[in-house]
Amino acid sequence: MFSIGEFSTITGLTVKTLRFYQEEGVLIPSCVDDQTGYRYYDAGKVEIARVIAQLRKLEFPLAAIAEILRECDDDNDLLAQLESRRAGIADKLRQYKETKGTLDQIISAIQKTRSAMSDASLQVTEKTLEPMLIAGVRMRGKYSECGQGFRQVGRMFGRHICGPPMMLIYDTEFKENDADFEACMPVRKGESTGEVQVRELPGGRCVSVLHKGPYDECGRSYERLLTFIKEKGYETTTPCREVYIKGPGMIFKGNPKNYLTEIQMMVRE
Amino acid sequence: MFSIGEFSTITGLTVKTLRFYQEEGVLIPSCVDDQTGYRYYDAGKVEIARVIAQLRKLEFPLAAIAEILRECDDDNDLLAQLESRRAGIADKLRQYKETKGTLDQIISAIQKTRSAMSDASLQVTEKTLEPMLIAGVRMRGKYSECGQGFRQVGRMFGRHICGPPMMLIYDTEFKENDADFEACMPVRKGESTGEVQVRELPGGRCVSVLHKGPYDECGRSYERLLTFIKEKGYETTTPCREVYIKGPGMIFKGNPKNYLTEIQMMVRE
DNA sequence: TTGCTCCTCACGTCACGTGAGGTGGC
DNA sequence: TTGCTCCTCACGTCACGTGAGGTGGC
Repeated sequence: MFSIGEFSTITGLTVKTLRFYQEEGVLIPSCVDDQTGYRYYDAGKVEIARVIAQLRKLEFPLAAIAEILRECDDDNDLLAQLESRRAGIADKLRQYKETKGTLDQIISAIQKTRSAMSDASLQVTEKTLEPMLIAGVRMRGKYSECGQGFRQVGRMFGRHICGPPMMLIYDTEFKENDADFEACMPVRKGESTGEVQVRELPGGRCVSVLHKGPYDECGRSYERLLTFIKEKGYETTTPCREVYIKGPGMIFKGNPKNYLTEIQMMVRE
Repeated sequence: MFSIGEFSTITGLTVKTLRFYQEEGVLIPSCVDDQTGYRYYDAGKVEIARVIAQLRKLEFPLAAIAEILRECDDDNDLLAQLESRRAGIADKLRQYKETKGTLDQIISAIQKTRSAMSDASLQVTEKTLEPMLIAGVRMRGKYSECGQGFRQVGRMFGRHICGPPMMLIYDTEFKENDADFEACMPVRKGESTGEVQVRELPGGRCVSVLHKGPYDECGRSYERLLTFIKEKGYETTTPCREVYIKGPGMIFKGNPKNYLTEIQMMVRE
């Protein structure tokens, strides 16, 4: 016969746990001294404790364990319960994989934003863009409705997105209601499905400027950009591109004063 | 301003949850009627509720959320917390993968046992065994110590085990203390490491019998087997094999009366 | 009056852990 | 006496859910 402390050492279960198991009726001491209340366990209980510990590792609830101990004495009797347990675990696995995926995306988005912010110059610059694969939805309406397009692309290509969202603007003037634009995101790969088209966005020479602040103040940056283009005598082609380097985050909207948008106009060489 | 019921419909949080969030200080109603105690939420609270729901999905504890809401207003501020959350989730993922692995093994062991039991004939039979890859430990001592060998192999080759454990007996007589035997399991693949050797166990012609019952009654089955072999005039070779088709399970020991062991003796052709 | 929405308060969930205060035998 | 092991009892954890009993306005 072992005292509760000795039995705890043998089984690796804490004394508190052993007392609790008695209360729950899963592991009853072999005898209890009615003078002192001391619990004593005999050698046979070690095996039962092992079974309980095993089942707890598999996350069986204590009530289920109590029932199993009453009714089963062979692994074979447990098949159904084990299978339902497995299904439960598989469910949790799926769930955690999903949340980890979301976390990965949020984190990498933040990191990309950070590095982009750190080397941001607000000067008008000329550069050459590489062609890139994009997934996009062509839309008509208000520019502010672009977010719906981003959500649509996000839902379909979640894992394959590899850069910040962009709006391609096909009008050559500002339109309030019937604007013609495309909500798109760079992707690593993917197939067109329904409204979302996957295609290569051509590269080329462009003039760009970083706009810092809320979207409705973009006009100022367009002015600087167009002034520069006129001075140089360049000829532009549509679509014009707005790259949302830092906009509302996935969790917080953030302060629009800190939004960062790159406006790119393609020019003929 | 929305009543708690309306706000619940908008945000997808239950009324009970909203009241609880107030108590915890994470989402305070915009005003509370001091006559009726009715809570009212304005449109700005919708955004906060969204943030809370998002963070809860990522399994942030409420206390952490309360702090985040007090101190952050940009995803960027959250990077460190998100990363530690990701580490936590990754941990749980690992854990669940492991338990799922264990469950898979237990379940497939039970299923194999079942099918083996269902077509078990207790007659002495002759058959041809295919060669198989095994991982085993050669041991000296009592046959009953074989279990330690199985555990050793199990720890090292867990995932690659593809059949029931076997004992190879190199003695030609029963030895109580200084027996020479090998605890081994069929594996799909693997490399020898330390005491555990991986090698091919040759196939060939054999005479076998199924023994039902506790191990210490194997003598009876050996008797039948050897009688048969003598009658036929066969010549046997070592090692003799005991295949533990059904023995103690991974959870319950089960009743030894139902143990099923196949005894195989290889014969020269 | 009935039905509806809202309220508070107390308790339950799950598997223990914490901590206070006390006992019995060496 | 001190130190050790054991005991009981009450409360805490975490994010809510359940349910009883009641209110106020249409």
